Amino acid sequence: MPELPEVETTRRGIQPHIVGRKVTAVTVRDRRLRWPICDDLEQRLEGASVLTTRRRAKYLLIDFETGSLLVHLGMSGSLRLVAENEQPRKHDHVDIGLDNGFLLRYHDPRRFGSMHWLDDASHMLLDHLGPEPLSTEFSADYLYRTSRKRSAPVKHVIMDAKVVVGVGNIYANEALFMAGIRPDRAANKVSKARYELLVEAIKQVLATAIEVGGTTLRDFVGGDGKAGYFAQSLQVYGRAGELCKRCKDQTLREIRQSNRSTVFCPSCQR
DNA sequence: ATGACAACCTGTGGGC
DNA sequence: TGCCCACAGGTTGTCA
Repeated sequence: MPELPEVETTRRGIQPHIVGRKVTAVTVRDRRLRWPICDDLEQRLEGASVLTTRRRAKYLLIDFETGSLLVHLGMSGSLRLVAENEQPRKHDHVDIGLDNGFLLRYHDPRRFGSMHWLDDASHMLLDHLGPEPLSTEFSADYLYRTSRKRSAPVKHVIMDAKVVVGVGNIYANEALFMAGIRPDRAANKVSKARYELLVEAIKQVLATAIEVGGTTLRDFVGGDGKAGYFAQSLQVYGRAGELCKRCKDQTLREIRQSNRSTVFCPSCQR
């Protein structure tokens, strides 16, 4: 479910309700996430006060004076605030109780997500990540240079976290459509001028999705429980076989790249 | 270094 | 209604 805009939406949703709050009690019902939750997470968290929240790639960081909680939502995770008397449901694996009567509740059916305690805000998972897509560091110049030796499809390269973080399958499809580039074109055969368009498209599609609260697919809700509205704006993702919204002539085609669904317009994207 | 692919899980929707 | 299969928003690790 969650791509970068969903993670950022979650962060913005919970931030105002947890900063300055002290953790009262922590309940871990299932430690078996992508990596097992450390045995002393409860002990680390209880009594600690939240300083702030941050996001790096699709990781959410909750900083305490004593360390940081690193959370990844994986494919099906969500983190939301609920009243402390709300009964846990299936797949509600972790509850972090706060001194304002709310629980920060982690829910993740597929358990592809993760939760780590970091003593010093650094972790191997955060090493070797590429630049943030919305930073100035992520420029056409950078992407052009980086792609010179990559013969892999351009979609694959922009989804590579070592190149740039946070571009998941949905937004990769959307950005390539916006930039008019065929997803299966070799990255090193895309011109500098077209990378200018692509970088702008990636920034725009992510920024817009964040503004409207992420893309709601199935039951995604942000930290405040509100649904996102970006699904209404999708141009190609999930529209295979339907008419291209730009040329209104061609039918959108679907192919599979690295076992992920790719949708594009054979006429508008070259 | 790059790339192809399996793996980790559960839920859902389509076809029969 | 039920069964079986394919597929789903991500990332890591292994192997060629």
